[in-house]
Amino acid sequence: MEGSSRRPTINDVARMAGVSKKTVSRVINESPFVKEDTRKAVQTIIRETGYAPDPQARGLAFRRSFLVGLIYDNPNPQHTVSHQQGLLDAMAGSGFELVVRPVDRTSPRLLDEMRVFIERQKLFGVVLPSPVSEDERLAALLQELDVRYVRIGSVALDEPGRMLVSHDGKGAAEAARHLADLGHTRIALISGPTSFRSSVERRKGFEAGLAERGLSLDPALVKVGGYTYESGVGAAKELLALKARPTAVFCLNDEMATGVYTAAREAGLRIPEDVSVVGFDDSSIASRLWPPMSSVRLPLRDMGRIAGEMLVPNPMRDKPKVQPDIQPELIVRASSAKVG
Amino acid sequence: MEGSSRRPTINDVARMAGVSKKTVSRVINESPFVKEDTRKAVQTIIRETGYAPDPQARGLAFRRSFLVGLIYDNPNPQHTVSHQQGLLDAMAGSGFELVVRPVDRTSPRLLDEMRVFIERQKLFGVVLPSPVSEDERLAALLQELDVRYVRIGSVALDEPGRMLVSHDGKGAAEAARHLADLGHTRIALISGPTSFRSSVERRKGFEAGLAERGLSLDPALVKVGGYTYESGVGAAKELLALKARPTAVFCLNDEMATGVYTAAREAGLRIPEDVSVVGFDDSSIASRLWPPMSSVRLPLRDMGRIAGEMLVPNPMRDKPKVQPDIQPELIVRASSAKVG
DNA sequence: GTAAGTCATGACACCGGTATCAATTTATAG
DNA sequence: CTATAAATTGATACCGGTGTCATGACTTAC
Repeated sequence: MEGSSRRPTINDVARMAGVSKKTVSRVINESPFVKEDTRKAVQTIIRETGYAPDPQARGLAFRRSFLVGLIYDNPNPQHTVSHQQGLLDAMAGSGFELVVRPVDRTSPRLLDEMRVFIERQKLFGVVLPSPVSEDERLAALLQELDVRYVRIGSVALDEPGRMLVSHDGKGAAEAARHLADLGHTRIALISGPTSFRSSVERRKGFEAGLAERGLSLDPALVKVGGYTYESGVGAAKELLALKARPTAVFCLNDEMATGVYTAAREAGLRIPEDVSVVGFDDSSIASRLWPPMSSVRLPLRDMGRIAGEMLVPNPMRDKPKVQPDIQPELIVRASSAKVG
Repeated sequence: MEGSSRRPTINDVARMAGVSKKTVSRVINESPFVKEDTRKAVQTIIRETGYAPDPQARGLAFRRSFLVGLIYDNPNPQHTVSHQQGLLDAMAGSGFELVVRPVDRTSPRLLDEMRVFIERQKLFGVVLPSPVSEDERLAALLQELDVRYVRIGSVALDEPGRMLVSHDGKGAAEAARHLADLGHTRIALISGPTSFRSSVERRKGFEAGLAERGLSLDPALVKVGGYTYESGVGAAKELLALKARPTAVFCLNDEMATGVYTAAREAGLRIPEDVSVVGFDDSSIASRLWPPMSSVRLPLRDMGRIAGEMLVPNPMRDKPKVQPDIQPELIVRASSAKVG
């Protein structure tokens, strides 16, 4: 509602404050070499005019932008949206903006596209959720381009400041112990694609958890799914048709676990009386299914937030630099019960 | 892998092509005032060097950016993610990037924040899904700032080029006719908050559909929910406890409809034998519930894509300008059956 | 063959910031 | 009180593009 129809520039501020634009620039960038009086005078003008520096001009001079990229290729949009929310939580008020960029991680042109994207946009930083976070060529490219990044994944593939580890294996182990403690011994596993590191880690953790209880995975009770509902239905159908039917099924994500519900219903089996089911992700569907499904919860939004905090400096926040460890947690609901 | 460790600039291209940078600029911007030979020579150099203009520098000179903003405040992340995907589909290869920006539409500072966001980033355009699309003050601000925008909503609030209408009412009417044709007469409605235009439109459409079949909505069978699962459970509990229990429940979104499943199970009622359920959105959970739920599908991703096509010029595509009409579609599954 | 008009191009300023380095002011030491 | 060092400040170039306008080359008209 000011008279001027155009936002003030650094020149306007400089003129009004009676200093050079460079001094205004120093104030903006919190240079220590500005006299206190001058600083205050300039800040007053900035406040009065509502001046805010132009990120393009600033970026041009700084040779970087104030954009953070979220590069993802996740079959599960729920993951993306949760990570994204957390990231935005951390970035709110920081002056940085989030640019989202879905990719096809199997594309042969992936690296070229990423190079162009990052170089042209001069990204300040990049967040890579799994499974893109598992691509070492991409990480190497980011290092070559000297871009900050945070990889979010189930296992430490990089130095701590650049890697946020979700310890999926621990959650899977917890699920294994849970089922074992309920008395199950014939426990099936519906795995994800082995090309996903998360799938490998979860399986390893699950087997470790079983081993703790003196159990081991029967290869006949292991099916590889595609992390999709349909693949879950298919795998479960096979498992539930076995003569020596498993009394419990652990699925490496909730989508496939939901498929087990469907297959069980179609086979006339009750959950959990005839077969216990435990999923992974604790996506919103888990608690809405009937019976509500036990699932390993990953704090996806928190992970996004922490990744954001690792990446961007945010004056609105001054958390200690200690990374709270990301720990999965088994949420026990009604889909897992004592065997029998 | 080139010798130079720095991306070529327009100056490099100009020097190598033996022309001025202004001429290179003309080639980039497809000016007609460049001799064919010159254009080819420059384009060859551009191709050989892999030159691409710096969006920041370009934006600074153009006084705008190549960023499109997605401004949303949706209680349902599923909606956001679908719209976002569609938008990104349309923008792929266009040279524009998508900046996502969640907001609190009830915040008193919303307009100020949006003004700063849009002015500072000099956004090329903005997409507003509902319910932010329903805020007329925001639309007025965008017009004042002379920013292109597309509002996505259930009813035409703006001129066609700026508004993408999803005709939610038609979908709700289809659901009404569907239930009426199955013989239901005691049909309950679980509405969303009346502050959501979508909720009002869906209800209006539903009543219109009932009227077509000579039915009307019994006020005793109308509950207002909050578009959440929990509110759906609560509303359904009340409805299913009525002496004159409804034989069918239409919910204005799937979240609440899922709540009806839970309430029905807890009340010992079978779907669809004792009560039919129809939802709205056809979110992924609809087909995974048991029995699979009938629901009105909104082509959210398509809507995002069309919004993107309306907003950004994309050389990779040259669709006719005719907007395919967005029509909701009732997906009939197993949760709705003949009364009795 | 020359005047006038069109086409193609480039020189230079500018978009709104920051970096460099010299100039000026202030503080400290002798 | 003066010499020297340290703290402030600003002039100017530059980041990588585009806008404006003048200039030179080439046509077309007479």
